[in-house]
Amino acid sequence: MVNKVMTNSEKVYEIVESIPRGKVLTYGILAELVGITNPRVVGNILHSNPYEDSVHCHRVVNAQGGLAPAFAFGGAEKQKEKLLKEGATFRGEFVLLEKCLWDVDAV
DNA sequence: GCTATGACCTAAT
DNA sequence: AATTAGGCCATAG
Repeated sequence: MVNKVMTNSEKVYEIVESIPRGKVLTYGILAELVGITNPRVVGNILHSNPYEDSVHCHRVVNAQGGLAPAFAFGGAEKQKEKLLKEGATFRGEFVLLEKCLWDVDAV
């Protein structure tokens, strides 16, 4: 069968674009969702961000629930403010994954 | 087509 | 507690 193969990156974009407001996802989970065994790829894919017009990379966080050490959105603090306005819950500089972790399996 | 790098994660030191 | 090392895969030059 010659099923059209969708690259994992495409899936990443799809998922990230599908992240609802006030929810966040971790690189590790996102990686597993797309079938990648390595979270680094997710970060790299998002770094390329060819869909920055639609993909909200700021809704993707690390396993700690915090943003990257040098997020290129204008500052992690700015990022926090944005997520806060979206309805996400933060604990200090880390988002409460227990509350804001997007349940992909539920969707 | 190959090499180098990377927005991560985990464990160990 | 912080830093180093290893692992692994995709994107870019």
